[in-house]
Amino acid sequence: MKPTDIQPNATPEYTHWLQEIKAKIKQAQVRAALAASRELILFYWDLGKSISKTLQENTWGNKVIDQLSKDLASEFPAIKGFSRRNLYYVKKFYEFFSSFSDSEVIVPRDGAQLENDIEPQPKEQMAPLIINLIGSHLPWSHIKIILDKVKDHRETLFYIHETIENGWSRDTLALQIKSNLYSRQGMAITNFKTTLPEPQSDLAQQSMKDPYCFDFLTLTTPYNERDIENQLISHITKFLLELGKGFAFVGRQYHLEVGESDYYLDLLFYHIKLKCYVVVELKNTKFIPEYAGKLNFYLSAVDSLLKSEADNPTIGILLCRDKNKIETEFALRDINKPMGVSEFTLTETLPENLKGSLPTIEEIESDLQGLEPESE
DNA sequence: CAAGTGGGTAGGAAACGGCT
DNA sequence: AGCCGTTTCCTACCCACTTG
Repeated sequence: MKPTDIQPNATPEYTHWLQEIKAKIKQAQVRAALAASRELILFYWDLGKSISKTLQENTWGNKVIDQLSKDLASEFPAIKGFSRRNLYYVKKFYEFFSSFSDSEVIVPRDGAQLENDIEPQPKEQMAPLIINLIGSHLPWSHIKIILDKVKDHRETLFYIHETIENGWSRDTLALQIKSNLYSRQGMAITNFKTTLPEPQSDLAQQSMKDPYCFDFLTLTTPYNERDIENQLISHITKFLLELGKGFAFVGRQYHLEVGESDYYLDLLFYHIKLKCYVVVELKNTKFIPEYAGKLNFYLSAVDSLLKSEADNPTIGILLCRDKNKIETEFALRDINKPMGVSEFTLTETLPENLKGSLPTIEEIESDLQGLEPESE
């Protein structure tokens, strides 16, 4: 007989193990009725540890999990969470998070006050910091999303902190992971280092992404900047979510009168945490330095017309479809107002009557350019 | 030896049901 | 109506073993 053919429930070891787990569950029940998220997480941690270790030490094969699921479900019909599927999550939960070290967990959250939150505890047999952190803040289903989709330690910690900070729902967390927020956050090209004082410059940098994903927009070609703006406003909830925490919508086509002339800002926000106005200009084209000059002018105008004593200097965000990194950095160098440039993406659909027709001149040209024997 | 086969693990999508 | 925890179903893949 192969080892995996052993009926796990027939061995004394298994029976003993099962008794242990049952005892723990009863204990946990008394302690806090398992419904409390924190206790649940800690219990899952313990259970996952037990499952993981026991499976390693024995040759029962993973069918034990099926068996355990049945045994526990029949013993405790009132308690959910002993399904085969969930026990797999529990096991993975322990195995993944036990590879985190405590020192890794204390990543600086925009202050450095996290260390002081956690009082020293007896080291051995205690759940590590990461579990305490999760247990106090994240529901189980959020953890499953992370277990499912994130493999990297730093990335995991990033999403855990962001979820706690922003109060993301499960679906929002899933969305942010899917759109790969981790590698977009703070990536915009800006001149904040030279135009803003610390720590304002770091905060502002962290508040900007590159690219912004406006995939909830579906625009039928051809469309212009005003079309994009219209749709952004009609999906204002998703728009604000993608912009990130702290942006409060002030107005669109915001009117400014400078001297004899009228000017209109595409989108105007106020950032609660940065305590400053944020001017967003949309360009449905590639970035060119002239845009930065124009935005610089708008920022000066807002600073003198809207900004009060208490407000920090106004920040500009230029959203364009494409940009050259070197060129953009160069263009921002001589701008004296704080400003960042990001790309944005959206969903384009072709109008019905054009689908399948011949490519445009531009498309042919860009295809040809792609074929040119240039070095990469 | 290579291709086929079947058991088993794992993950994703979607639905369900409880809760507020 | 939205959120959350859980389950169900489906699919991909791995591995050992068999069969031509």
